[in-house]
Order: sequence, then C-alpha cells, then structure tokens
Amino acid sequence: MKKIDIAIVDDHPLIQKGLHDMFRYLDRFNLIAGYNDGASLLEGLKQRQPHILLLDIHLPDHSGETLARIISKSYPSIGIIALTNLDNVYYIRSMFKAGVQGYVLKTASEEVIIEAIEKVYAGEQFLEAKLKELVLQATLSEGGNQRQPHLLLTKREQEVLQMIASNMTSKEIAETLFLSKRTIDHHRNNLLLKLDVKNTAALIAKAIKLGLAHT
Amino acid sequence: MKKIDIAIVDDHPLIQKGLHDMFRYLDRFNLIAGYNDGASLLEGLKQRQPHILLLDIHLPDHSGETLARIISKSYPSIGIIALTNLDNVYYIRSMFKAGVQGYVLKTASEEVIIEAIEKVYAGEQFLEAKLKELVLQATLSEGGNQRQPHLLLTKREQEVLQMIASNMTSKEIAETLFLSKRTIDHHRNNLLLKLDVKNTAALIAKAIKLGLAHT
DNA sequence: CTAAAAATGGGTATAAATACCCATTTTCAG
DNA sequence: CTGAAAATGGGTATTTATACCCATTTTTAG
Repeated sequence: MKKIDIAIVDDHPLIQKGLHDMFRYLDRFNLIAGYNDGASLLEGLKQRQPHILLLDIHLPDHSGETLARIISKSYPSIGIIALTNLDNVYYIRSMFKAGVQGYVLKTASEEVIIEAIEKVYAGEQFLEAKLKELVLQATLSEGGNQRQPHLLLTKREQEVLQMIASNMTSKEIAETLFLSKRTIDHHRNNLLLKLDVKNTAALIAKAIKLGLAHT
Repeated sequence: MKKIDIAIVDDHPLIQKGLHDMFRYLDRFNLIAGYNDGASLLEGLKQRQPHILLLDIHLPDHSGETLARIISKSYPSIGIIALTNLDNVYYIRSMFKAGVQGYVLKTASEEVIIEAIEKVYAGEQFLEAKLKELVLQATLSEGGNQRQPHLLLTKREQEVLQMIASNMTSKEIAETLFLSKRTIDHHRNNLLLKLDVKNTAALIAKAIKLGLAHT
C-alpha cells in the first residue's frame, strides 16, 4: 500500500513534536515536512506536495482560513485538515468553506487523527461526531427558516458596532462621526435585525462570537 | 546532579506526547507520571510527588486554578507550572494567586519550558518575558491608582452577567431567578463598577475579553 | 461568635435604547 | 444612466438601563 505523505503547519513546537513522534511509529504515513508558519509552507509546497496537510488555524503570519483558500485553489489535490483548539461552529463552517476536507481538534486522540487522515485521503470529509452535533444544533437553532437575509454588515454598521462595543453611547458616536443621533439609531436597529437579537448586550456577545467586533 | 522529577496533567494527547518525547532525551529530567485529568492527578500524588508539576488550565473535571490551590496547600514542596494556551492577564494573575510558580504558554519553545522548570525547581518564579510585559501593561493601564477593589465577581454576578449576554432584559432575568428587578439592577450596577465600564455593551465586550462570560 | 461581604429589596429620576412611522441624498454596480 | 442599496435625518412613544438615595437579611470568613 502506498504511503500517505503528510505535512504539518503549526507554530506550537509541542504539537509538532507530538505529531512527529506519532507518525514515526506508523508505517502507513510518511511525514515529509513540518512548517512553523504560512510563508514557509507556501514556499515548501512549491518543491513538494503532500497528500494531506495538517493545518493549524492560528499562525503567526497568515490566517488558517486564508491559507486553506490559497492552497485548495493552487493545489486542489492536497487534502487539507484543520487542526485546532477552536470548537466554534463558525470557524468550522468558514474553514470548510475555505476548502478544508477535515476538521480535528487538538484534543483529539491519536485514533481520531488517523481516521481523519484516512478519510480525507480517500476523498471523504471528516468532522468529529461531537462537532457534527454542534454544527447541526447551531444550524437548526439560528438559521432555521430565513436564509440569512444579510449576514454581512456595511462599513458604517461595522464602524458603529465597534464603537458600541467600546463604551460609547449613541450620542457620543453621533458626535464623533459628525452624524445625527437618529442615524446611529438607524444603524443600531439594522445591527439588531441583522444579527437577530433584541438588545445591545446580545448584539455584542453575538458579534464577538461571529468575529464581527473585536474586544 | 540529582534528576528533577516531573509530572504532567493535560488532556491533550498531542501535548502529552510532545512532552514525553522531549523529556526522553533530556537526562536532567525524569518524567514520572502523565495524567489526563485532575482526579487521577490527585490520586496519583498520594503515591508519589514530583518536584515539578506541569499543569494544564483546561481540564475536563477540575479547573486548573482549583487544582493549583489544592496542590499548593496539600503539597507545598511541589513546584507547579501552568502550561496553557491562554495568554490572558487575568488568568496569569489568578494562577499565581492560586499558588503556581511558573506560567508557560504551549507555544513556548523547548528551551523556554526547560528554563521554567529549572527556575521553579530552584525556588524562583518564572513568567515569559512577553507575558511579563502584558501583565505590566495591564496593571499600569487599568489598575492605576485604585488597587483593584473587586476583581472577582460573585456567583450571582456571574449568573446575571451570563444572562445579560444571552439576550435577556433585567425584568426577564428577575422573573427567571424569582428576584426583584431592583436586585438585578443592583447586580448590574456592581458589574459596571467592577469592570469599570459605563454601559451594557462595553460590559459584555470586556467580560468576554476577560473570560468572565461566554458567547 | 462577630464582623464583613454578599444578596436581597425599595423610591425616584434621568438617560439611553428600542420600536414604530416617515423622508432625502449619496454611492455604487449593472 | 438608472435603479438598488446604503447612508443620512426626523417625529413620537415606550421600554430599558443607569444613577443616585436608602434599608434588611443571609452568607461567609476569621
């Protein structure tokens, strides 16, 4: 049976070590490269492409999502598996949208990681059972009937959202932006509608969860 | 030179593997145990105590803070080093308050981890340089003149905070908890004072940043 | 046990946010 | 150019949150 070539991208030395150690004793796999950041990964891929790429989401230079998008376009034959600590539904969705075929938590056991690699190598998708449930529940509870009318915020809305999150009242925001308080109220209302919440507290919580506002 | 006995508590197989692999080639250290959760750690300590304990903060059963508190009281001779992904200033503070002598990120290099162990074994404290800066800056920018009147929230306050973050008004919270709306107002006011913000939006943003509320 | 902190509850007032109605101007893509 | 979306602004009313004042009871730690 042909060996499966694997490459790792992770800026955590311990994770790299753990994976190196793991693959050393598994004849089925052949660890061909370990990168610490996105730049060296992209450079290395020009020389040699693995069958499977284990990709950390949090890297010092590029975001995992961007990398996945680039690689899945440039090297469509490489199977990408996101390997991360983040069990957030929105990260999972965005990574799959960005072109990964697998999503595994770093808390996963060796067996799960191997299963993910085998599945993705065989052309299937892989997502841990408990994460599948998470995604399912999230999809059922939020999306539901309306097909997300406007998931994206306009520039002004983002701007106002960020100012709301940073201890400013509508009046202060209006004065800062040289606008009427009514206009800010209008943006606030749109934000509440778009994120489907009924007050500022939930708006901020949801915006942070979705990555729309920063803390 | 006497070897340093080390024990690990971490529910990530990869981290455990990485550390095992690392200590295998270092004569100075003797890895005597690896635990997956707090319960088995506490059980194992009854049999044998390491010189240094590498403690993950996020464990399935106990919180790292609780564990650190228990162990530093029951076994004051054990040097505890928190090993975590969390570079949050408040976690760092609370872990040191709970009795750890070192705090190392999982992104740390092998050298840093070894340095931390040596320092703590020698009775010193260890904190990475960049984390030291973080703590310093946080102390300078927020604390300032008042010596942190109440950094910790009470149970009720946490409960109310969580409910505020999840789309509930004071009235609804009061009805749910069978309390007067006034009481909820009082808790909200205390939350605003403790986190030093002036409205709900900033309260939620800051609470999430500090890890006091979940999304 | 005793003192401190936490949790409970109230009155009153103002400020802010939210919910509806409405409109005009600007910007941008087709 | 032209139409759609975005951004701007207004009126009015209600609800909610915040800011002060005050108190009692319960829980917790020393």
